[in-house]
Amino acid sequence: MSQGIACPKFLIDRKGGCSLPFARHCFPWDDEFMSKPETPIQKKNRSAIMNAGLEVFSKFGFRGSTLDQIALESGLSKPNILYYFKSKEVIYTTLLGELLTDWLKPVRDIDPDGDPIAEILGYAAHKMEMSQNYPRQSRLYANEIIQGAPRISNVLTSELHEVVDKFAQLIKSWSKKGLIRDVDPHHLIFSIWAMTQHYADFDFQVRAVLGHDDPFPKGEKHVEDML
Amino acid sequence: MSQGIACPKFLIDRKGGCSLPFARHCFPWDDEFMSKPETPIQKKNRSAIMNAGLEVFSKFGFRGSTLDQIALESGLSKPNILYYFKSKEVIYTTLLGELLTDWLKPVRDIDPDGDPIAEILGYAAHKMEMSQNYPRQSRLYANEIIQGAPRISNVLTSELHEVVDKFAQLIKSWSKKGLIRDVDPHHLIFSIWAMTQHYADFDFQVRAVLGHDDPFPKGEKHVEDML
DNA sequence: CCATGTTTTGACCAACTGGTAAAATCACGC
DNA sequence: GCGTGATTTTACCAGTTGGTCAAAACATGG
Repeated sequence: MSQGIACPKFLIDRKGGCSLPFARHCFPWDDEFMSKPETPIQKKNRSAIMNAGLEVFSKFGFRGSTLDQIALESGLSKPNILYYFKSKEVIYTTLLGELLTDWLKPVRDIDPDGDPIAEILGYAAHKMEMSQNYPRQSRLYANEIIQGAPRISNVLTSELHEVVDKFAQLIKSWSKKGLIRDVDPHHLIFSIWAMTQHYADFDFQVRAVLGHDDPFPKGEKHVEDML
Repeated sequence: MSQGIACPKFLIDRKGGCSLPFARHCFPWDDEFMSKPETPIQKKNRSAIMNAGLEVFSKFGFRGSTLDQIALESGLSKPNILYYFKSKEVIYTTLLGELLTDWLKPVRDIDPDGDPIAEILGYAAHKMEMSQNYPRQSRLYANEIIQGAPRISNVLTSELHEVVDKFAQLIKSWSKKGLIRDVDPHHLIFSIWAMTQHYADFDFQVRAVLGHDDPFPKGEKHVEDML
């Protein structure tokens, strides 16, 4: 009877296809089991929605954004958007998921056997680059954290915590070996995050204060100073 | 005829009091000309609303916050709130105004004839203290800036710009005299802002990563390193 | 060109939004 | 304790919100 409201794997029907009301809520190939490839039109529209969602959510946060705004921004109608994404929240969390993956990777990629200063500066530079090239992602994330990270707190306390702890221990071992100055590792990491994200998140303030249009500095200098 | 919709000074009536529908939108003693003192009950309720507004707006931003939330938080009814403040926006801008005043003051108070390092470190420490003691204000401001500062862009480009420029020139003059290292003044200021605010705005992330409850570091160290 | 599945639309809904009006209640000086 | 102004509540409104539904339009392989 109430088939098709949620989207658990076992709901995929026996004929191998899916009923329309089901498809409207959640594409079967969203599920890892099936791998029906996206049609070009799906690819185009999904990415348009992602882009519009990023634009809107990064400006107003989850609660301040509306599907109408996303619809306007993407050029699709509201029901059409909900044909591709089950709900406003799914759009949002999908964006956050992509973003977190991108951000965790460079921390994981730090080489324990590399040159400490090069590794740390490389990470800082990479982060600064991301902030510069993808400021909307940075703002989206900032919005979520400021609002108490209600949708990703589990990722923060598990994956992020773990990855950062590993990085911090690595830094500590480096300073014990005398390869870098004896700094508080977590403080160093927060310092990198704070500086790089500041120029993206507070872009408007930076521009207002500087009065010109090229706010991003060669920002690794202060990290260099700390090492 | 349409007396009492807005609240210009000349609308205050001749009898020295004010009609109720007028009072509902804007207290006459909100106006600088009259100085009818607040009753205790007004004081209490206005401050309750300010506090609740701060709590809610700092979490969800202007668009994401609702009067119902503020009502719940303050323990007053929604119409009662609108009896003290003309609109949701007035609550918000009042909060922002107070905040900006508090933030500009310590920059203005920097003594050009004082010891450079003491002055800069003192400012940084003061800022860190404010972030620590008033994190909600910090988040409120962060939210506003991230969303493009639609309500305070004029303050940013005028007063803030001016005050910061003066500070920056002072820093430059200090490094020219050899009293501090030759750093980019604006970058130094942004660095102070970024670091201090990070611990307030990203409090949730900091706690998640550290896994304990006392996130604020002795944070002036890295500023020291730059000088 | 037809059939089948895919995509898009227009009409709609219940819940919530900021805000209003007027009546009811309260507090306080006389 | 009474009257006047200050405060609070109850009932309400029009616009917006996220989301649904069924029908229409479209695409595409046969």
